[in-house]
Amino acid sequence: MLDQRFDPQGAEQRIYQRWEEEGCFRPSGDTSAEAYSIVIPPPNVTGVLHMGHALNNTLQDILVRFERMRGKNVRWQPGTDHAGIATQMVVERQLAQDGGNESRASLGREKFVDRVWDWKEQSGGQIINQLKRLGASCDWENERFTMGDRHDPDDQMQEAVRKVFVDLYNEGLIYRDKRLVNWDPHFQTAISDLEVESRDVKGHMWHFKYPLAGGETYTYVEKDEDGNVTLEEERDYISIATTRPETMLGDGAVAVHPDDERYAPIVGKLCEIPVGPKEHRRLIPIITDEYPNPEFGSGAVKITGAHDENDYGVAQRNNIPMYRLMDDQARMRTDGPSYEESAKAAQAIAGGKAATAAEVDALNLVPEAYRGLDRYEARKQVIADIDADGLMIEVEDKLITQPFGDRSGVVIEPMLTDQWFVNAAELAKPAIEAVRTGKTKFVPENWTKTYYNWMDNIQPWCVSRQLWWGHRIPAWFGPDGKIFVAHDEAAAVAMAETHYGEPTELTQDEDVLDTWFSSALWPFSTQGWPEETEALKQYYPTSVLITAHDIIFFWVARMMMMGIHFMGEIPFHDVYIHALVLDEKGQKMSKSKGNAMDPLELVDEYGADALRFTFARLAAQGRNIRLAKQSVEGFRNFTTKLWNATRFAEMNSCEFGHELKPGDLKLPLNRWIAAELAKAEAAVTASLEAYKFNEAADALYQFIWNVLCDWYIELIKPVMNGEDEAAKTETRKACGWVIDQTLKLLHPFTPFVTEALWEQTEDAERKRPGFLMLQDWPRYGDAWADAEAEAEMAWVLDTVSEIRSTRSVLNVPAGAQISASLIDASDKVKGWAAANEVPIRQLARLGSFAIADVKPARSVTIASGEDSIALEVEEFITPADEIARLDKEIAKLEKDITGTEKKLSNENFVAKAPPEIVEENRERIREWTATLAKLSSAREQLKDIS
RNA sequence: GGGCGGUUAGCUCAGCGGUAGAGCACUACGUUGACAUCGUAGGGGUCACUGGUUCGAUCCCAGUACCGCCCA
Repeated sequence: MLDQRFDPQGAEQRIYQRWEEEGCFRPSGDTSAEAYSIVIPPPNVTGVLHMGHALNNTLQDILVRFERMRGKNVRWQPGTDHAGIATQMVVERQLAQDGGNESRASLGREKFVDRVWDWKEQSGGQIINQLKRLGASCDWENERFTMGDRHDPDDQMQEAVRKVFVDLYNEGLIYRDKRLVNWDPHFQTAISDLEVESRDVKGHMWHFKYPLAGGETYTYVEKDEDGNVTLEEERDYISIATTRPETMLGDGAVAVHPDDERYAPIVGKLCEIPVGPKEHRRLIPIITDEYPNPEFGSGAVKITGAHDENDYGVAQRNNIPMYRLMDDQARMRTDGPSYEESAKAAQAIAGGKAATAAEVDALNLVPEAYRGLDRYEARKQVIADIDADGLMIEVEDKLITQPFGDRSGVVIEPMLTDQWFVNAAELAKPAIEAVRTGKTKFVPENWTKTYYNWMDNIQPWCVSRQLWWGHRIPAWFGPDGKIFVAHDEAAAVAMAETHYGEPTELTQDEDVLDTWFSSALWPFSTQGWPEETEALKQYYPTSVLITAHDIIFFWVARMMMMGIHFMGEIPFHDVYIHALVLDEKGQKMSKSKGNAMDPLELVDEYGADALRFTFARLAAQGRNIRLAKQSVEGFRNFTTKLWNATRFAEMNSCEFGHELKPGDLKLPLNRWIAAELAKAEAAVTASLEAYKFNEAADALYQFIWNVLCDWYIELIKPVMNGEDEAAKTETRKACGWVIDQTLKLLHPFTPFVTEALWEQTEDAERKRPGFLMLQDWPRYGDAWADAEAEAEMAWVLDTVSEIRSTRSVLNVPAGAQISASLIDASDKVKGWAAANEVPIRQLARLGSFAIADVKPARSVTIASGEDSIALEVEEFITPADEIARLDKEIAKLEKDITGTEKKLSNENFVAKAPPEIVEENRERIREWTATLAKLSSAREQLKDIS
């Protein structure tokens, strides 16, 4: 006998363990079956499960369980990524907390990396166990890690990364370059554009005078829109606005828009940077470029190519030198020649002397007074010094958009450094094409635009990181800086020997690769690439990638690029983009806001099934999910409902664990529920095939609660309590079978409670053929469709509902056993009434339900179409109340009839609307008219009585 | 500034060219041998606004307003 309710705490872990022990998560390996594969978007090895993961993995698990039951050869590939910065940060923090004197620096690279591996083995990958608590049916035996195995020198995951790097280098798609990158001064590494978050913060805009060289002057004229002069004065300076005065030291030019008439007289002349020792102030040219916006500030912009994204572009276009001012920690440089020497050299370059980028970079244009200062301290002093010179015009308070490192939270410094770049634009071409031609489809489709938008404007991808934890870049430098990219050191050495003509010592690049570089290979590296494995043949391309939209750039785009390039084939057929999980108020959940909900707490409180079903039910395409505890509670109640329905069936000796064929059922009641079940199955299957999780979940919810529990179970109670043994036998079979089938359909959504019920309803005579999760997905087609039974039961349900509603409206006490008669019914309806007399009496709480030719006097009429039902409730109501009720209904009917008649009298409607619609409206009028006649005559009768 | 999305019941949201739906909340009644984590019934909507297409628009198109998110 089943317990009163399902106990998730007690059952979930036990069931999960059994599945795992019995190898239920393994691919069937049946190569004659269609393959179905999903790679998990690898969570960070440092990660803990949050709502986004919970939703993401629930949806994957639903699909995977569904397809597994459909007989496909399913691999759900799990694993984690090594999360370069995050993991290094965790271990460094741990070192600091340990209280010893050890730090990353004191340990040195090798020992530190060992420590990270130790940490990974002991504490990493918690999220894997958390995924198991959700019920995730990943192929855990094939779990992968983007860094591979520390103990295996030939580790294949590492091999894959090396091969990709070397191949791309040899193809010219990876190159080393000095470019402006996002520099994180906290972690002292470059990071990619995607790891930078722009935020508006309060800041200032300083306006300074840049004096013209040699005290030259010009007439500065401002005009309004109509061309009237609003300001005219002689100036010996050009006004420059900046939010970052400390970067003035590295200015290479001042730029104005070519159409800006105000500055036309001084274009091509020189002006002076108003900071630094007076005797060595630098002169820089005033140039034109499309970038400056004449409407913004003074319209003139200082150009510091080495420390600003926009300036970098201007500097490149106009061949303006880019002077680097800061070190790895964003302090003003202390290296290189003196300011005096550097300024002279810079002046020579400004005057036309040729210089290489390296020579320019070597110069240190930070005056001695500012050297070694933090960038913000330097800013203060620069401002103070200019102000003291009387060259400051004004300071504005202003909201400025600043870049922050998403991990470090510090302001990112655009910095000119040597890094490795992937030619993403080139790799993007076939990746864009694959979506354009429909080889890979986004669901919902509108995300293709986001994808194109990103891909069409893609920038070189900076893949080197100045970290220790990660895939070391397989590049070695000769003494002259010559680069040798090779699979391993021996190969590099051999190349060097050929190149130099003698054995030459090389040093390996210190840097590691961006974590996403290895994640981009995930769909094929996890299946054994570069070896041509059986797994690759079976499971690549994968069927679908399930992810959130904020990850389109990180994962989707990069996996597409690498997959197509190295496999010659797209990595996934579909990309399903799911919602973000927001809090009740529609705000993003975050730790700092304190509105984050812990999915595992919800699992503890309501069970994994409840949380999973909530996600599925709310996962409508193209919309975010606002999650409230209350919804999870509601769906927990749903699982309880199912539990109790099964419990009822068990108590009534329903037979589980057998098959039924359409001809086996004779009773309309049972034929009807089978037909309803088949409809639900069709809806669930179609919805899941279309990634419409909410529709699938809704179909199941409606079927189980509103059809199976509310009606079917109520309707079989009289059968079970009755005398008809044949009917009982059939109904026991039918009910048990329908519940069995329902468990299968619901299993992908709520695997634990369904598996528990499957297991616990096992019959001694009919053993279950193994786990529910491994059963075949039912496909009924229209075999169970049964128009006759459905019409009969529709009439029964309708009749009961009408009687109940009328009782309630008339305030007939719930316990009163009243009498009712069916009037003016056709023979068919009379037959239905006779056959269903007992259930109708019980569900509608009637003392008697008879077929009569004449309406009993003093009864209340419920009319629908031809037949009507007379309720003998005289003792409970007053005729006036009933007349009022009838008037209301009559009025509504009259209104409906008039409206529809008007529609039908429109020739255009009759001529142009589809015939079935026209007929539908005519039929409606016929029915309403009949009903109206019944109600009117009932009203007349009542009037006579009262 | 560019792009995307949203506006439907008190709340959260489905839906859809052919009489407006769900869950929750609310109201009344109910402890009937599966379930009070429940049952029965009920109230509640100019489907943001303005035009257009159509026999017919909440739905399609255009515009407006407001609200989100992403990118500069």
